[in-house]
Amino acid sequence: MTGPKHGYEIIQFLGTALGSTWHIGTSQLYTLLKRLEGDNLLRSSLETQDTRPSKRIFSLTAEGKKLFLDWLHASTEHVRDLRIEFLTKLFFFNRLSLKGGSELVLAQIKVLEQIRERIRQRQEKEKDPFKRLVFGFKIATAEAWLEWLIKQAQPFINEVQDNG
Amino acid sequence: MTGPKHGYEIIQFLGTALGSTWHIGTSQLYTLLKRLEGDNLLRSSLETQDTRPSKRIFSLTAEGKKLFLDWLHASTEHVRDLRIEFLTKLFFFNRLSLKGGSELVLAQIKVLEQIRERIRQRQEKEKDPFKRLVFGFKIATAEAWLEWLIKQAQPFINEVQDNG
DNA sequence: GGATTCATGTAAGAGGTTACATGATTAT
DNA sequence: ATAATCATGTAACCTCTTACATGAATCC
Repeated sequence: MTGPKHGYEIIQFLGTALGSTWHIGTSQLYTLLKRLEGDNLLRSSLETQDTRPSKRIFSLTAEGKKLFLDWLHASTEHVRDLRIEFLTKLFFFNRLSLKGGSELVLAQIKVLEQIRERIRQRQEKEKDPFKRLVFGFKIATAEAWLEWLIKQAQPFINEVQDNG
Repeated sequence: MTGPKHGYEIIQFLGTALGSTWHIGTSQLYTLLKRLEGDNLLRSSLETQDTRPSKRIFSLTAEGKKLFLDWLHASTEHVRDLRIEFLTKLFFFNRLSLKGGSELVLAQIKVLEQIRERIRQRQEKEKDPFKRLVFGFKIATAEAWLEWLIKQAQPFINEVQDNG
C-alpha cells in the first residue's frame, strides 16, 4: 500500500510497528508472499545488488489491493478476533491515513452490542451455573471492549482523521 | 477422574458440558487419546459388546492423574489463556467437587494484577499512539477479567465448596 | 422408512512455530 | 575481533479442522 517492498523490509516494518499485536516470523512471511503471488494478489520482480544479496520486490495487484481494503473496512464478527484483527485494522487506518476508520469503529460497536445482547438473553435462560459463569465472562469481555472502543479507539481514529 | 471412559462417552460429555468453552472434535479426540496412551498418561483395554461396536476403555495412570491435577491447580500466566484454559479449570473444580478452587482464583487474581501493573508502566513510557492504544486494550481486558474473577468466579467456586 | 445413536477411526489440509542453512557487509 | 544487519529461504513439526469411511441398532 506504500509502494513496492521486499520481504526483509516488510519484516522489519511489521516487527517494530505491529509486533506487539500481530507477529509474523521470517519463514512464515516468505512462504506467505509466495502464496499470495500464486493467488495473484501480489506480483514480484528480482532486483540484483552488487554489495548485497538480491531482493525480490513485491507489489500489490489491483485484486490484492481490493481484497486488502475490503478486509480493512469490514468489522470482525467474532469477539475473539478483536485482539489481533481489529487492532491491526486500526493500525493500518492510522499508518496509511485512510478515511472510514470512524465508520469501522461505529460498525464494530454495533456488532459488539448485538453480541452482548444475544449472550445476555442466553444467560438469562441458562440454569447450569458453569454455563452462566461462561456467559458472564463473555458479557464482561464484550462490555470492556465496547468501553475501550468508545473511550480509546474512537479518539485515536478521529485524531488521525483530523490531522490527515 | 470419574473412572474409566471410552472415547465416544468423553465426546458426549465434553460436547454438552464444556462445548461452549473448549471444543474438541471426534478426530482430534481419538488421535489425542492414542497419543496420551503412548505418553503413559492413559491406559486402555478393549471391551467387546454383542449388539454394539467394541469400545476402547481408557483410564488415567498415576502419572496422568498427577499431570492433570498439577495443571488444574496452576494459574495461567498468559492473559489470552483465561478464556479457554482458566474457565475449563473452574469447570473441573466444580464438576469433580475438588478443593483448592478458591486458592486458584486468588492466585489468578494476583497474576492478573501484576500483568496489569506491568502493562500500565509500559503504557506510560510509550509515545507511539497505536502502541498506547494496544496497551489500553490489554489493560481494559485485564481489568474486566479481574472484576469477573472477583464478582463471578469467586462466588461460583465458593458455592461449590460450601455444598461439597 | 428415515434419522439418530452408538462407536470407531484415517487422510488431507490449513496455519503457525522452531530449527536449520548461507554468506557478505557494516557497525562497535 | 565480534556482533548485528542485510537478504533469502527449506524442512520438520504441532495443533486443529474438514472431509471421508463404516455399519449395526434403535427411535419416531
